[in-house]
Amino acid sequence: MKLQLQIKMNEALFLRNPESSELGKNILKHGIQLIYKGGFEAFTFKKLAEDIGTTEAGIYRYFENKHKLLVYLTAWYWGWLEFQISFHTNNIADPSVKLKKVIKLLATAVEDDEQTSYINESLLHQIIIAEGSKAYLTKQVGEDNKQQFFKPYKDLCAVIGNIILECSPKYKYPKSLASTIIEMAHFQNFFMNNLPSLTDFGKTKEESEIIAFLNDLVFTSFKKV
Amino acid sequence: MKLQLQIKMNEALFLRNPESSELGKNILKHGIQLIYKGGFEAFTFKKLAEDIGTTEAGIYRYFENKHKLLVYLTAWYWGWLEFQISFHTNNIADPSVKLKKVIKLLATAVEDDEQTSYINESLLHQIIIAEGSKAYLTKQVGEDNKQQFFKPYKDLCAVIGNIILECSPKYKYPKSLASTIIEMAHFQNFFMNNLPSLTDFGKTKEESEIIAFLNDLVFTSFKKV
DNA sequence: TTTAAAATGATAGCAATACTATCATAAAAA
DNA sequence: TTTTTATGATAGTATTGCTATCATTTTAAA
Repeated sequence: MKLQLQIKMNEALFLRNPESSELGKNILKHGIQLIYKGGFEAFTFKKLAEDIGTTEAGIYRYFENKHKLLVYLTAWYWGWLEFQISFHTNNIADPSVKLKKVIKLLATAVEDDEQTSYINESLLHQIIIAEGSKAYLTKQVGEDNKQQFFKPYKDLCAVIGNIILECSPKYKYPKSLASTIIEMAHFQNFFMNNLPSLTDFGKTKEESEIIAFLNDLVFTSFKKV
Repeated sequence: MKLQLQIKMNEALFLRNPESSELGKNILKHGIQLIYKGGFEAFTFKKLAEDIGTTEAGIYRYFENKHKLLVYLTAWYWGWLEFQISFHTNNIADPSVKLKKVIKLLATAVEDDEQTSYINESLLHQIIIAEGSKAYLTKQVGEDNKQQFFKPYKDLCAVIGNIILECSPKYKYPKSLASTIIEMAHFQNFFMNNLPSLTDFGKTKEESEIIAFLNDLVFTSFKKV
């Protein structure tokens, strides 16, 4: 038996559901590859169309513009990650163990899990690190938020915030600490590889060090002052 | 006596020094206003030229492209902030008091200090919050880094890292904690105002709460585990 | 003060980007 | 088997992101 993981996506993110056709899946697949290779700024629907072997107009039938595609990919990623977390922390009773698992999942380069052939989770993870914040660091963030585009991110943040509260019921900043962990899992990784002097991991460039840093940051926060 | 604060800028950031002429200063001044109003994506040299009353070609004589202008502005900001920090923490002996002051300076909306008429520090601070990461979240980050474009950021991070070490000589992640404070001072602010459920400050939207969160995060980290 | 150098303004132009529209054809569903 | 729906092919347009040229003004050196 092979079960297919389907993440329910916000319909306002696309014009035609990319998961409903071969062309759509190709847009996601090659879109991820192209953004990964050349970065989001250099990415255009024209190049994507050439890559797939279709036309620019063809892509525009699925996504209004490249910003929507990026938001789609980030939303998919956060949804997928929340599933990974709920899957891997299932049956763990101790909230501290759970939180450590979460930090590990956030900071670890994922391997492409083959569940969804058209999404390479490993490349997508790299895209989220380098381009993820651009999904919300825009003037339209308010509009986009009204349309619930960031719900998967917020949901994930809420889940982690709740685990934090389980660990330390009196801790005052569970949501801010959650968003800090999420962002720093990615930023420290980007810094480590690109601006190493902003981190303490420039020598080894080991993800395990980021995990150790975040664990230290989080678990000392639970001590009474 | 009115002393003029001059921040020494990396010469590779511009083609002609914008601080050396009226037009150059106007590029900085109106550039800040335009990016602040419309966001970096919508910002073009054409619009900037119209705003100033010059031509597109005129702007290109100063900056190669809008990315360089953004990097210039962020570099200026980090340089300015490092000066603010060294000024306001001067003569403070207690490193904890110093670090608290730093956190406050990082997280507080600055008022335009009139030192530099062509740079509105208050608007610039808002730009750094919303657009700052875009200066380095690019494919050219390696190239830009080689040219030392991010030196002011790294220097600031080193300064804060050293204060952290003064507070807690055995703390293992001074640089990562420093970059975490810097980034989070800005991100929590952006989240608070735009995606409030990612923070615990959505109700009040008070900077003082971000400061309290960061203080808690940092000073609990210094406890022995 | 004259003269040379440097900075600006005005205009043109060009390749790429970010779309929209139209129509024919192919594939899928009724 | 018709009818809807999706795709491919082609065209076109406004804006963006530049570069080039030349006349004019401002500044600085001789």
